[in-house]
Amino acid sequence: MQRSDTEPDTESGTEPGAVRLPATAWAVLGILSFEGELTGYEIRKWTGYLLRFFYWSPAMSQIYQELKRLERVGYATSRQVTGGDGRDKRVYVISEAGTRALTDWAENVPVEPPVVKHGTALRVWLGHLATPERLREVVEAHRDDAGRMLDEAEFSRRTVADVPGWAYQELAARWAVRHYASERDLAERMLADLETLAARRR
Amino acid sequence: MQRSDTEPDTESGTEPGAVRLPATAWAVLGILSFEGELTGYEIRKWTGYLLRFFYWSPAMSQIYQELKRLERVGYATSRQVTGGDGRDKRVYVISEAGTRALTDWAENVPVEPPVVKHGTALRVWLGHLATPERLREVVEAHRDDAGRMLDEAEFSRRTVADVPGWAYQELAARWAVRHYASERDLAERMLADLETLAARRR
DNA sequence: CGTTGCATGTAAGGTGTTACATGATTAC
DNA sequence: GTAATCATGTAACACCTTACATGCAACG
Repeated sequence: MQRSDTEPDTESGTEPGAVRLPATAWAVLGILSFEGELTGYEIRKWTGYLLRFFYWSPAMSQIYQELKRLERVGYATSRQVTGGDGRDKRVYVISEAGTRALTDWAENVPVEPPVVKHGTALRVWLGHLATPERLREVVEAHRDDAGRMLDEAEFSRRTVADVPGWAYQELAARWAVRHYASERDLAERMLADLETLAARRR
Repeated sequence: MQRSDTEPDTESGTEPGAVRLPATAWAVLGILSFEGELTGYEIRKWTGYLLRFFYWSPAMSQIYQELKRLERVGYATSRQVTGGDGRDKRVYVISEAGTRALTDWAENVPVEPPVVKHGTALRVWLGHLATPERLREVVEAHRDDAGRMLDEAEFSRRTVADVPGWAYQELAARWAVRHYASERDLAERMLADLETLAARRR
């Protein structure tokens, strides 16, 4: 059964008749606000370039679902185009109503608290159930992962840094770089704490 | 229709016949591994004391669902008790199989990558759609929130610090304290970046 | 001629939330 | 008396993932 979209839910923004959407939908619309015509596939790549470092790396299937919804509520339009290779694809563009709604969201909708789900910290919290060696390995692996993410985020930051009009993207990238540097640092300090605890028990 | 639990899914751990559960279920079981008999309501409070700072703050209804599942798969048992006030309540205890499975999970199951969903960074990324004032307000609010979380996490850390046998809980709390200090710091640096950008445009 | 990339979707299911519903006890 | 806390659940639904399915183009 399909939900009626003729009378959409209004949300706390100022824009009358604004549709209530999850932040991920606004993120997709945000990507469309940077670049003109994009296919679902290209949007997926965009999330992989930068967005994944501070917000989200969605499943391919969800991109297509979000695009369909955005078109259904009138925030994006799509058309079938034939590429240079003769293959058909569907490209999406943000609509005027979409730009208005996205601006309203950025300007007025309350910011959701950050989601923290830290598997490594959870394992440490349950440290009494694991061997000290396993704990050390887990935290070391997390430190190395954070280091890799740091490098990748820095690479992304440099990539967006020189594009005119993308200054805010670079600021977000800068936040991500610092975030992963901090993650690596926190893992290092956790390792030191674990070592101290182990030494005290020896 | 009820799913058959007679032949549970096995997971990548070493324990044969281990049931595949989300990390949140293991977190609930972990709480039961610290304290003897707890009601769903009390477990909810436990998550609010410390777990929420680095992992999770679930809805009440989900606690009850998880407890039912844990009992169904044999990792916890429950009984009805009558409190001092004459009111009935259901208390849960971790079972032997539950302790084994939880230990196996802590020891062998691969750690999930940390979830990062940072609404504030997302707003900055879409900075071209908002006024500089709004952006500053958003980041300042985040900085203040992080400061409050820092204080609360530090309070929790001190609370668990003196309990014998809770050394690992304190290490996790310490991670959380540093994490929120870093969040506050990152917000401060983001504000400086925003100021620089605004000044360059003036 | 096999792998990678481009390209689009459906179906099913798991995770988790909000809203709803109920009711007793305790503290002010 | 009324607000907060204790206490337990159901129903509906929103979000998001995995698995599945398909097929062409380009590169080596």
